[in-house]
Amino acid sequence: MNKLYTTDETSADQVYQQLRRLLIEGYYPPGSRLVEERLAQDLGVSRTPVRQALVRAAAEGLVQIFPNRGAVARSFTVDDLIEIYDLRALLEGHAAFLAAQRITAEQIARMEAAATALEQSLVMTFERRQDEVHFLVEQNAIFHQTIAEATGNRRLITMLNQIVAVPLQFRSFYWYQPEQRQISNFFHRTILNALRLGDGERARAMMREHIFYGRDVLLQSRNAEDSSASAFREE
Amino acid sequence: MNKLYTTDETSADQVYQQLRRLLIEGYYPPGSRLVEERLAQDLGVSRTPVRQALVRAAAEGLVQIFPNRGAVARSFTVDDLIEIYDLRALLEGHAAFLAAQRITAEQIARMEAAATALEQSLVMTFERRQDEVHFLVEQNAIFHQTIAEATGNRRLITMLNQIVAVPLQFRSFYWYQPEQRQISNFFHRTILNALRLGDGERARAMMREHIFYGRDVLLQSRNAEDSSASAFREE
DNA sequence: CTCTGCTATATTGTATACAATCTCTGAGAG
DNA sequence: CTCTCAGAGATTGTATACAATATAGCAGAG
Repeated sequence: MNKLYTTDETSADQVYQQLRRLLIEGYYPPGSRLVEERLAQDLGVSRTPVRQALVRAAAEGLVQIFPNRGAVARSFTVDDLIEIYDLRALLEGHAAFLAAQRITAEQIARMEAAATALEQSLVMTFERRQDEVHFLVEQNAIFHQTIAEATGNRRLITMLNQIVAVPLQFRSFYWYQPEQRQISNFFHRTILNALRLGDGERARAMMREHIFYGRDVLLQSRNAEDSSASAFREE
Repeated sequence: MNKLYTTDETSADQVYQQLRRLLIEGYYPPGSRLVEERLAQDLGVSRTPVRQALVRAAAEGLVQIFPNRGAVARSFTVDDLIEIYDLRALLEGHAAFLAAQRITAEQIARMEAAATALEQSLVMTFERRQDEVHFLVEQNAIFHQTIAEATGNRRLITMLNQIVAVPLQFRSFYWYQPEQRQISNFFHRTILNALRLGDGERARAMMREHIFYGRDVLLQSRNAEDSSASAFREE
């Protein structure tokens, strides 16, 4: 219907993008039921494209579909998160290794811009805290996605997109802590250096540390909160 | 692998399983158009479940969907195969590493049975060549899937299932060559040893070699055939 | 009061109708 | 002879109708 953003896709595609965003941003919290009719009304389409989007999201692991019983926004246990970060370290480490051999000047520049933005944001002020988090998440995504892109391995890119699709809720607090952010920024610079020098092994090692660091911050904060109830319900 | 996990109650699921099999077995060769109406008639259902199966297969990379222009059985270029084997080495190597710490006696026994079956098949005779290939592919799958299962990382299992989904056509000739099969069998035994000893690094290294060896056999045979036409059409 | 089983309701799964889009063919202009 | 473009046919995309299934609530037996 809306032809303004004419990268024009089918409406099933748009629904999928929307759904993905809503899930990742926590609008439909983990564990909540995703009733097709309701989604359809929310998004202004019929159930048909909604179903397709759900099937796709299920293939990606964002939702679970139980036959005859509907779809549920996937919830992430601590074990899930450990699994995911383990695979991220493996895949992104490998991506960094490959990228070191092939990355272009343009791609390095893009990553540098993102790294700089993340650094400067430490001394910027945002209207709302939410805006800040959004900005940080976006710049961070650019940094990581560019590495994936630089590998030239399309399957790797797809896989990374899948594995990274974890609701913000599980990682947003990370971006609230200046100390951790400084360390992340340092990792970014180190990785960039290694890529610029074409040192794949170093890029891999630093990327792995970067990701494990993020994982540990995440898990520690969960321990700190401790309240078993909140976001980590199993099922 | 059957009635215990019967999630395939819905017909869309069955269609998906069927479609996947047909694609992998080469019944719909790479590059061929997958017209929904035709698939629906072939499988005795309406277009609705067919569409869902196609969406799912596309998410998995087995088919490509072009908006308003339909689905096509994905074709694999030489570069695709190199990408795939690269990722397989990474993921299966990692799986072997993880499995070394957790694998159970039952799982080892299952792998051993598969390895033995593959060895004995060298001196067996089959009615039809096709039966033999099917048998070999199946036993080989058991060997590799058991390792994935032993990691306990469900996402890793999913990813391996996806990456391994390459039409038989691209790997079947591998199983026709006794020499290569002997070497593969040797790798299997070496991997089993490493797993039994809990030596993750060795398991990883051997698994990687095993997979790279398979890749090289594949690529060499493509070169030997040489005829650029046959199966490797780009698009 | 609890448990079992039945019915009403909500929701999913599938088929079909129709709209949107693409592709192919051929006629006519140049 | 080549190119453009119109229109018919083929196919995809979406909405809706209906069937199958699950869930919740209530009635009645014990």
